[in-house]
Amino acid sequence: MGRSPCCSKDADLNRGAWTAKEDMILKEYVRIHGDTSWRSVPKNAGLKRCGKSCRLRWLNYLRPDIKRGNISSDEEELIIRLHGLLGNRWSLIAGRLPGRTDNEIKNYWNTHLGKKMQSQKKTLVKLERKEKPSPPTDDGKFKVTPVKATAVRAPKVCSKYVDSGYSNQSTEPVQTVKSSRTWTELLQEDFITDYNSDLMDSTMATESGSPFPEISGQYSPDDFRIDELQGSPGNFMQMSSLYNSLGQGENFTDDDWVHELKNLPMSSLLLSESQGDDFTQLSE
DNA sequence: AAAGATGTCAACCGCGACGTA
DNA sequence: CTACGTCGCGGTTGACATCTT
Repeated sequence: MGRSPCCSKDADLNRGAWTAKEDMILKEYVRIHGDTSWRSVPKNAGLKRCGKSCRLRWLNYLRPDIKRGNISSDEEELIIRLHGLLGNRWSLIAGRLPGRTDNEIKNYWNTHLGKKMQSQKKTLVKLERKEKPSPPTDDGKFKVTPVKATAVRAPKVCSKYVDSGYSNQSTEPVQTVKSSRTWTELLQEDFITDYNSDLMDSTMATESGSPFPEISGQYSPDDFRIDELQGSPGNFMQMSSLYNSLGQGENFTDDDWVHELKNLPMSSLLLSESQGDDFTQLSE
């Protein structure tokens, strides 16, 4: 079964690097006809390439709004933050970096940031191992104390958390409920998107009594703003809600989104991306 | 100077999602 | 509902550049 490949391998098609002439033809064709119906582009433009190849060449290289040159430090930081939140969703990440392509960001991550993040995470874990966590206080907040996060094993019975009251019907906060459920219960809720599930995976994948051990351990007092976006246990849901709102073009602008991301302490993102695999132990 | 190792990044590949007949 | 065509995504490849020995 399955469909035939878009580009037959034995067809008389050019492969490999594009020539300047091919670039020019494609650019001119798209300028006149627009960048739709890629399947018909090679035929109509007289290019010996498959439609897919044309599309890729246009999106990654020929588009007029492509930003050339090195990734700036600001862009790098944003990539790290977005990757911590979204994982390998390169197109989503690229969507927040004007002029950058998913391919470019993916390459940049694989060649520059991947290793860099690994070494920084190792350093963080080493630091964590020296200290113990403190339990949550009565009001559900967590003290800012160093935490032991030696393991990336998730407990089967998860600690309670305090949720900030978002429904699955709306991206608007309903109220600040202060109800408590277990993490396991929480994960069964419809409104948990895979994005914040990812975050919860990593959150849960630590051996500690706190539902947010990495928060209590990694934030400096200045970073840790209880009951604000990055301080409360509900913050990741709030972040996801923010993300969803953006996807629907409601409530939040891109600037809002970037602003919120920039306020997240880097340490939480460094930890949040590495521990998901062990989360499989949680499902029964 | 040369050969092998490593890094970079454009391009390819396969698959899933989605639209349509 | 099914089959098929197209698009878009993320993982991978491979050619070329640069570095190391």
